[in-house]
Order: sequence, then C-alpha cells, then structure tokens
Amino acid sequence: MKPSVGIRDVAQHAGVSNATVSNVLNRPDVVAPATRQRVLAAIEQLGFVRNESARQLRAGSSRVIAYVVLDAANPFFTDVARGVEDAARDAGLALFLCNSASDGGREREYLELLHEQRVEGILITPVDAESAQIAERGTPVVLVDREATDGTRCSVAVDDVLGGELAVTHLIENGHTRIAMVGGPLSIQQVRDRREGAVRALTNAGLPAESLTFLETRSLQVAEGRGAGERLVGLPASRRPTAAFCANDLLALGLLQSMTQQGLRVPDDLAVVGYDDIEFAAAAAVPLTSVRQPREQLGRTAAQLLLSENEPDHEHRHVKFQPELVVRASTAVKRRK
Amino acid sequence: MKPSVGIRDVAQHAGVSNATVSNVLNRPDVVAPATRQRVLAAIEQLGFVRNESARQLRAGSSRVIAYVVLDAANPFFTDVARGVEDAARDAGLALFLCNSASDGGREREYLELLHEQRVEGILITPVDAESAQIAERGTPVVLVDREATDGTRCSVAVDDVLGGELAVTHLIENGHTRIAMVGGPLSIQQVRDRREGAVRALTNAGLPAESLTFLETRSLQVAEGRGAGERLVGLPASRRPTAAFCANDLLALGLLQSMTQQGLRVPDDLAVVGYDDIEFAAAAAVPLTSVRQPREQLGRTAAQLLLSENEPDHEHRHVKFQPELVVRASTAVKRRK
DNA sequence: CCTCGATGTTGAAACGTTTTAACGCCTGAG
DNA sequence: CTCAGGCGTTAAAACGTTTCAACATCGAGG
Repeated sequence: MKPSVGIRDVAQHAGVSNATVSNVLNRPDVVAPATRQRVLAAIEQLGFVRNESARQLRAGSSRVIAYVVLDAANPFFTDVARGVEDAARDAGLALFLCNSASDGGREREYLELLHEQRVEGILITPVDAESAQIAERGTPVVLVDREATDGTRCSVAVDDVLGGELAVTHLIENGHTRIAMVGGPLSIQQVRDRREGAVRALTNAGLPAESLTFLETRSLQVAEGRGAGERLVGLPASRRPTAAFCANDLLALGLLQSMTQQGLRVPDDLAVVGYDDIEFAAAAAVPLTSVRQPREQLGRTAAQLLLSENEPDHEHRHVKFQPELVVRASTAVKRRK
Repeated sequence: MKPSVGIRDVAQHAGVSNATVSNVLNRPDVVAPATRQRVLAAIEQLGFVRNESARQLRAGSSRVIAYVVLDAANPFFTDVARGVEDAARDAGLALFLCNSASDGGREREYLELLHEQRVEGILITPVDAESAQIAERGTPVVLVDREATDGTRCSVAVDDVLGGELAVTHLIENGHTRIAMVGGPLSIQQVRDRREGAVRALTNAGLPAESLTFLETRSLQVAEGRGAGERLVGLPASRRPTAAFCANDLLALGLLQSMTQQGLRVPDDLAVVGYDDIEFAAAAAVPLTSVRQPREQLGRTAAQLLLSENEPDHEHRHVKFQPELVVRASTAVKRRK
C-alpha cells in the first residue's frame, strides 16, 4: 500500500549515492547535468516524494509560517490573511491558516501544535489579552491587529481610537448630535478604543459625552446588529439617535437590514457608519460608509516583521497604521424635501 | 538563543532514560506516578517542546489534515471548513487551511508541500477538472464540492442540477417566464450543472429553453454581479427578464446592489434567486431567496470519508447531498396594486 | 529458598533526510 | 613526469524522536 520510497531507493535506482540525490533536490547546479537527469528520471519513475519531516529534522527549517486567526468567517480576517500569504510567497514560504474561532482552548492547542511542528513563525490575532501572553517557546510570534503591551514581541495594529474619532466626527459634520454606538463585548480592546475615539470626537465638537448612546452587543456578528436595530427603534422618539456608529461592518449590515425591515430609511431616518470596510460594505443595498483599515497591508507587514525576527540585530517593533474614512450612501446628508 | 532542549536533556534532568520520557509523553499510564511527576516537572522547568518532525519521522503519523480551499474569502467555503474542523477535532486531528485562490500553481505547490509533510489526509476543492486528477502519492485525498469522475477517490458533492431546477421552478411558479441566469466562467462544472437544472425546469414547464437568457461572468465575485446587473438593465424592455437566477450569492448580492442603484426594485422589477445561502444572503437589505447547500455537513462528511480511507476494507464513495430552496423577500410575489 | 509473573525502566536500533569532509579523477601548468 | 587545483561524487555522522526486546526489582506462591 505504502511502499514509502526513500531517497536511497532513488539513489540505488539511478546508480548513485543518496548524497547525490539530496544534492539534486537542494543544489541542482552542483551536480553534473547527466547525473541530474538520471536522478530526476528515477524520482519520476518511482514516484518519490521527499519526506519533509526528515528534512526538517536535519535541516532545522520548515518553510512554513502559520496564521492563527480569530474568525475565519469574518471577511476582515480573510483579507488580512491574503496579505500575509502574498508576503509569505514572496519569501518562499507557505502559509497554514488555523482558526481559533474565538475559543481560547483551540487557540492554545494550535499554538502547541505549531510549536511542535517547528514552523518558522506564528502570526496570531489572540482571543483575549491573556492569551496574548503566550509563552516564548523559541518560535517567533507576531501579534496581528493587537498591540503588544510588553516589548517581548512585534505587533501590527491600526489606530482604533483615531478610527472611532473619524467616524463620529463625520457624523457630527453631517449635522447629527444624537449618536449611537453599537458594539461589544467590551472585553475586546478594539471596541473600547473605538468608543474612546467616538467620545473624543464629541468632546472636540463641544458636545457632552452623554450624547453617545452605547448599545452593547454580545459579539460582532450580523445577528447582533439586527438585535441592536430593534433596540434602537424601540427607544422613545425624543431620545432616539439619528445616526449609529458600529464597531464593525457585520454589525452595521445587521443594523441596516433591521432598519429596512422596520420600514425606516437609511440614511434619512438613521445614518450608519461601519468599521473595516469589508467588500460586503460597498455591496450592501445601501452602500455603507465605513472606516477602512489597510487589511492586506496589515497582513503583509506582519509577515515581514515575522521574517525579520531571526535577523541577528532584531528589535521588536510595534507598527501602527492609520485608518481612513470611506464615505458612501449610508451617511449621505439628509435631503431637504 | 535557541538552546533546543531535547528529550534527552529532560531525561538527564529527571534522572531517567529518554525512553521513559517518551513514555510519559505517549503512554503516561505505563510509567510509575512518582517518575511521571518528576519527568513532567523537568519538562516544565526546561520548557521542553516535543519536536514533531522527529516524532513523525519515527512514528509515521502526523495528527494533521489539510483543506485546500478554492477561495478563503468566500463565506461558503469558510462554512464548509467549519464542518471539516469540527469533524477533525472529534477525531483528535488539527486542520490546516490552505488557500489556492483559484490559482492552479498555488494549488500544486500546496499539494506538494502537504504530501511532503505527510499529513494524514487532504481535502480539496480543486481549481478545475484537470487539477482534480492529482496523482495519488500515498496521501488520501477527498474531493469536496466536486464529483470524482473516476473511482480513484472519494468525493462529497451537492446535486447542482437539482439546485438549478429548484430555483427556476420556483420562479416559474411565481409567474415568471423570461428568466436570466447569471454565472461563469463555464469552465466551472458547478455553473454548467446549475444551468442544466435551470433549463430542465423550463422544459418541465413547457417553456422553450431559449427563454433563459444566459449572462456569463468572468468569476463568481460581487463585482461581476454588479456588471451583470448593468447589462441586464441595458436590454430592450421587451426582452428584459423579470427574474434572475445567480450561480452564487456573491453574484446575487452584486446584482441586487446594481438594481437598487439603478432605481429598480427587487423583487417587483426583478426577482432574484441566489445560490449557497451564505449568511449575508439573509442579511441583505432585500433578503435573498437562495438555494441552500448543507455546507457544514458537506465539510463534516468529507472529513469523515477521509478518515475512513485507511480502514482496511475501504471502498471509495461518492456522497451527494440534496440542496434546498430557501424563499425570502427577493422573490416575493409581485403585489397587485 | 527458588521460581515466576508483574511492573517499571532502559539501551540501542531504527526513521529518511542533510551535511561535511574526504576522495578519486582529470586537466593544464611547470 | 609531477603536482596543484577544480570538479563531481560519496561514506558516514548527525538530527530528536519512538519502539522493542531485554533487564532489574519485588512480592507471592510453591
């Protein structure tokens, strides 16, 4: 069933030593063309596949990096992953994606496995602050979309406070004064930062911090956005916000849907701003104003930082990108009729 | 920097032989409790991490399966992956996700790497029919969302002809007779099958096959759906379809957006049916009628089939699931005003 | 007191590569 | 004719585990 043809079978078949076969595989230029041909033919004929475990055991390096992602179903992360993969390919590395699905247990298991596999490096968007304290075990680790609090590793993040400020400032400029923020849970650093930015925008405009109605959700999924929409509409008209800032686009899409179902118009009855600018934001029936993060660049930079880890004079760095507001129909200024 | 503490360092530190350490790791019950404690303490103290390469080299098995996915950014595939991972976890295996991004070259590279890594098995949604002919190299391979034409491997698929038939029959029952199908490229088997189903539905209803306007797209992305929408609206009113069947939900979402932008109402001016029933389909501003595939079950079954591959009396099987129509607002019957 | 089986532990041989230093051969210079 | 140097090839030693047969140790049964 599995004859498991090895390098020495190939060697024997080609009438050379196994060292020569190894050379053909790793330094083709060093072996005479004639011999090389003979060896390649033997490889083809026997269906030989190099055993990466043995190779790695001896050679040390694995040619693989991994990205442990928080939620593989969130388009934001798949876009980041695309950036990671591009950078990895440029460096001749393959990328394995692991999905922790916001589960600390899974995350730990994958980290353990990846360490054991001796991957070249690990990128991770950790489930929570605790799990970010992953013990250093010899494999370089870079935090993605989180800021490393201590100086023990590199991190790549986006300025979420600024993002929140951009979003809410935009709403204020459009004449809104009663604004809601939808997001949660507050255990997520991002949500806290974005809210802080929102409050700062209000303060800058001379508005009281209380004019921000905070609707906390249990997760950042579409369904939660729908729920928030219902809560919003249930508020007494005098206190009901005229605009909502959502902590991510999935929530915003849910909110949007909820509005439409309840017979309210976006942006006329409620302006909506999302966060992440995922592809579906632009594709929504009412295209969503959103705070764009440089997703692919985030991934690409994280990968590059990871690769620089084993340079001799490596210093851990914390890169922070600036977000950018993308204005679309969901916050168009109310038409005077 | 990397002292690389091995099993024998642990052994020495605990005053036992390396065989005992190995036993603690793999058969804890066989070693005396006292010794076990001592060894575990040494492991902890030295920060030992088992070298999986060496383990695998000797032991043969890798405790990992991989899923080579066609497009990691398509929610359909991430849902399938979720099913795969659940099944893998139940079997004590980890899942590595690899993204071929519809690129035959990447796909080949990943397959090569995975073979070399000696993963326990590979699940793959191949880029095209050719690449489905992956040479058997000792690692079990199962096709996902594709039907294996030859009997050399297992496959898990969904009846796409039936799916197309369900979709278009529904439209016909709602009174539509001029129907468009949006999808492509036709090199994708799924698209061909779904079209075949659409035609069959028309035939069953006694309508001519020509009443199906086929709008071919270059990919199954949102942007292509928007483009198709513009082409559709550009048709002379007499020939313009009153309903559209899209080969997947991404196209349908694009089409939907295009309609709204052009001031047409869904479903009043154009009824729309999608395919896959991804989460965003229900969350769209006009909730999308769609053909649901048992995504997670697809993944789960594929994984189970893969695991059964190394049973002694294994026979390659081809599982085919039935799709199901989910009716939502995008095909609500036109209200008589 | 001897034997036996059970229980725990160990030494050494794999596993399939990569790598290093050495080897033989050939060519051209002296 | 000798010798230095280049080139292609090779034997053998790693790499860090797992596994297996063998080995102590001990208590019980004869």
